[in-house]
Amino acid sequence: MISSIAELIADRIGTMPAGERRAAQTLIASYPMIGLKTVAEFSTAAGVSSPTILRFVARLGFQNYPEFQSSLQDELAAQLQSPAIRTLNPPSPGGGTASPMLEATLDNMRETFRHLSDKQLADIAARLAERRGKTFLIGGRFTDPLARYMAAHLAVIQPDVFHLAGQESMWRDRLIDMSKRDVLVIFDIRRYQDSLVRFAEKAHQRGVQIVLFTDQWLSPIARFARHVIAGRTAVPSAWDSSAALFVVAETLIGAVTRQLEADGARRIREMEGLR
Amino acid sequence: MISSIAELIADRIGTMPAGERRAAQTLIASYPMIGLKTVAEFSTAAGVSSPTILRFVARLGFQNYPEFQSSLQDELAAQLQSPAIRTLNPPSPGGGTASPMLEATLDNMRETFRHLSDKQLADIAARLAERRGKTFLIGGRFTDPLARYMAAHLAVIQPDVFHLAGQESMWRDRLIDMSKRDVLVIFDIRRYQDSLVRFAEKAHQRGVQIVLFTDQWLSPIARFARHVIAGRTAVPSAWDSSAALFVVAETLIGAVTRQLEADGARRIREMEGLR
DNA sequence: CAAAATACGTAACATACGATACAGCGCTCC
DNA sequence: GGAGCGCTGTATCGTATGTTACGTATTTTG
Repeated sequence: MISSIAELIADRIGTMPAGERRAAQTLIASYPMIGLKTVAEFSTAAGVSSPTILRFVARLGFQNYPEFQSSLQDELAAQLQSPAIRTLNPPSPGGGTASPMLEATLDNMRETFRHLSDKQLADIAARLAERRGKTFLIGGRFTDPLARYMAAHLAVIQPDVFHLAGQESMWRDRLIDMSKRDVLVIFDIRRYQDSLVRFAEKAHQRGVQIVLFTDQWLSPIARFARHVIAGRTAVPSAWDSSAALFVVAETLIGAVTRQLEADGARRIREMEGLR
Repeated sequence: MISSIAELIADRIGTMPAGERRAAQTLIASYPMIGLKTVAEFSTAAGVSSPTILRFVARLGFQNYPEFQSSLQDELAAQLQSPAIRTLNPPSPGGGTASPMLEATLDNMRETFRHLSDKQLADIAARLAERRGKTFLIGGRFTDPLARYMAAHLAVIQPDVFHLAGQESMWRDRLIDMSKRDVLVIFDIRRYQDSLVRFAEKAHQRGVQIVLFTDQWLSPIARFARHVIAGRTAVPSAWDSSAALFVVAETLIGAVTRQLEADGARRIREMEGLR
């Protein structure tokens, strides 16, 4: 079974003429970067002519050079998405069903935060901590609990936080209440729900600022969103994992809380008193 | 110090107009693969026009698109040559607001699973996968979303899954429906809610098996619970973190799903058909 | 509310890229 | 030693790609 292009080359390099073999060796030497460059660069690096490179990729079974490059890119993408599998891990001692799941989840979180700058989080937190306007939260079939979770916390530390629950018709009516001073936090991962997309679009038209929690493939709502948080969701399970998004949500909750405390919000102190 | 393009984007994304921000978010979401493709592909993926992509890379300081791609490739090449750096941890000890929170959360998860044997999880999963009897889920003020999340998934793969929502009086009435064949999943972390404790006690008296998700200090409900999952909740924040419990919940959902698939549950297959 | 500035997309353009035809060279095998 | 075959590079071509100019829409500012 041949799964990577590198293996394919190793398999056929024996049957190649001299020029193409040089191409093959050059590619293997700094795999796969040279293959992502232009034919001209590849050819000079290998010390052969452009047509030789093209004959080389043709011999590997590709119709043309772009197709070859796409394959390399797909391979790279697959590698990058599962860093754990390559590098760490003798499948940890437990060997049970839980471990791979946990490892994948931890990786998801690291990856999610790697692509998420402190500044971005701070911006969102600052916006959520702004007192003007209302905050609405809503989620999809499986992610609505995340919206609820966030709403439950935010509602404690500031007024005018609303979780949009129930039927679509219910929250559509709430659109009337929304203006450009308001923020709408949406959770939407695959399979993206049409009803949510429609709702987001209408809210966007009303000037509402949208904060979107989605997966790495980006819900169509990203088009209308002011802020997009793309979390990793892939785990060895029949379901996608929302754990990374959950952690981001918690982080945001913490940041907003801190912000409001820093602002000396009277509400926080009053609350302390009530306990 | 800005070393990667991803950081560069994070740094400037705040000052970008809407279209370019979409481009930025799209790139970050599947970093850096989209950037290696053509402008046309990039633009359609981001839902903007080609010129917007070019303006985007121009704003990042690149003279033209190929130069931008070269930078991405160089970055990739550097990464591939030292894969260890990726796994050995977040390049940002940057003392930002996110990092300590994330680190604490990851630690919580490791600790939680360290004290949680595979067997224990398997037992609970097996119990939840049993067809006889019903499954009820409920949570506290901040943890009820976790109950909802779990219920949303379990309800898909098996019948008779109920999330207990609304007022206390509401679910107290549901006690009548519960018998010793049933399972009650409760989420309860500090400050433990009296109403939940009372409810758990009554359910326990009716012979209902209780699965408790709580924190390391154990809710009083632990006295009545058949299974106790103690998650770590401490994070540098004003709030406790339910993230570890969330991950355990997801793990359980996955385990139950697998179990039912293994049992050849007709329901699963029928569901596939309905899609 | 008006006017200016900014941002975005459509469409035309130029270039650089991959593809191909062809000729020269070397190698092998009679 | 000569003829045939195969491999490689040069030169040319067509096209897909990045680029730019301009008009429209949208937002911001006075």
